[in-house]
Amino acid sequence: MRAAARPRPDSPRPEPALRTIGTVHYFAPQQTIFAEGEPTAHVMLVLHGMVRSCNLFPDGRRHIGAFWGASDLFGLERHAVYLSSAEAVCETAVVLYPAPEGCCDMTLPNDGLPCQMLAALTRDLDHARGHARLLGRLRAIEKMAAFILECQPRAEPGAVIDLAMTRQDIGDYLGLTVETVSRCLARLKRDGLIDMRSSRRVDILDVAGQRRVSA
Amino acid sequence: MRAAARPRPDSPRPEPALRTIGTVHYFAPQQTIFAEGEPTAHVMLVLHGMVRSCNLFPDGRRHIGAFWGASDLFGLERHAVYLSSAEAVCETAVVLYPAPEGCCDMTLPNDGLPCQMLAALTRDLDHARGHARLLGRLRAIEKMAAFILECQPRAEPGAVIDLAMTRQDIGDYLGLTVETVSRCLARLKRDGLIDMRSSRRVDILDVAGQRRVSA
DNA sequence: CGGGCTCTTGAGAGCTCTCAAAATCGGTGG
DNA sequence: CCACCGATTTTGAGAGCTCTCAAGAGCCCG
Repeated sequence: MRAAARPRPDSPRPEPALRTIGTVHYFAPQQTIFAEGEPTAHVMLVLHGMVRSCNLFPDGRRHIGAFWGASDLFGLERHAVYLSSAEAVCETAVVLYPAPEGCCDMTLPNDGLPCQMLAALTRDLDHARGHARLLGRLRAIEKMAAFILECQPRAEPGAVIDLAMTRQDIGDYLGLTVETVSRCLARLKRDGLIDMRSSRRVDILDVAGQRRVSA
Repeated sequence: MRAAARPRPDSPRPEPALRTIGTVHYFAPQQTIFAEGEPTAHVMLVLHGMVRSCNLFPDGRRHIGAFWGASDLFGLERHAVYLSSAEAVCETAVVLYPAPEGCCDMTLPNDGLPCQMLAALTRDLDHARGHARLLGRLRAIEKMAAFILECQPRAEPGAVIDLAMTRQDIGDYLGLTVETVSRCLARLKRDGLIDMRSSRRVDILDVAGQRRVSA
């Protein structure tokens, strides 16, 4: 496993209302926050760092469904158990809230589901649909370009991305192997769309080109 | 385009409460119910037939995000416009309800979102996540087996599936080409997991084998 | 300086796609 | 009822993209 990353400076706080009832927990790189099949107990908010949502196949294949960063709410599974594991990608701080009444039980009336959680739910839905579209119909180089744009929503020439995840993580998110991820990044660099000062630091040079490539 | 399929016998009715405020609409095969980018106006329930949710790429590639069948609620986009098109796969009847207050506007308080719609939202989320996992990490033959199982949740030896969709639809849903879909079905048949009386009629012979193949 | 990861790069294999053509099916019109 | 027509499905052959396997380079840390 990868060595521990350096702790990061504090990120924006969650709104006071939630903050007062939650407890902050810290996780080391690769540490499991909750595991697939575990009973749902908490809803969580990322303070800083990064969390990956993943599933493991019996034969070792891994699928990463999403990366959650600062201010993302996650763990809102409306089932009795989590359907995916959540793991810290790097040094990560998370606020845990007890799961609200009726939030995880589909059989109860749910008129009281907090607005913020409903927003998280719909955001997750949009993301999952977009992810499926990417996985189903883009080729490797297009997936890679789309991933970079997803990492930096306000993409503009000169924008710099600090990747917290490994090539393996990226591959398991994009449905590719480590080698293909590496080759695609090399190609984007060769074509002048990005630059890489180090393997974890991506400079966006040509946003229009990225969008063109990402289909 | 494919010629019109025969109308099907009636399906189970939606619960009375919803039925009284909706209006029933009929759609011919391939007919568009709503298009990507159109303002959201209705939430819909399938009475009978089948609806596909899809996105078209500029270069002609198509992605199908889901198939909705009898008693499925759809069109609940929490945006001002639909993000995918909905099209009838075969002769289809749908009940249209006016979109409830606050249902499509993320900026309003949403404590009143009807329970049934919240259930549809979480069902869609689970489905989209599962779909992404399938698209990202399964090979063609595994996707095909998983699709067949998905078509027939109560799969058991002897179960018969009537496919309303074409090979092209299946391919665009599984991230495969028509030819690969056809070849995979042929292989499942050759291996004794399914039988096919006609191209649209699949008999499940070996459920355990299917599950094994679908990973 | 050495050990263990991660990342990159190369070569070849394999799976899926592309292109093409034949077979099948369903509907239409004679 | 049969022939025809278009669409769908199947099947084959070859190309191409991504994966697998392997080795080397880079980096961090002890």
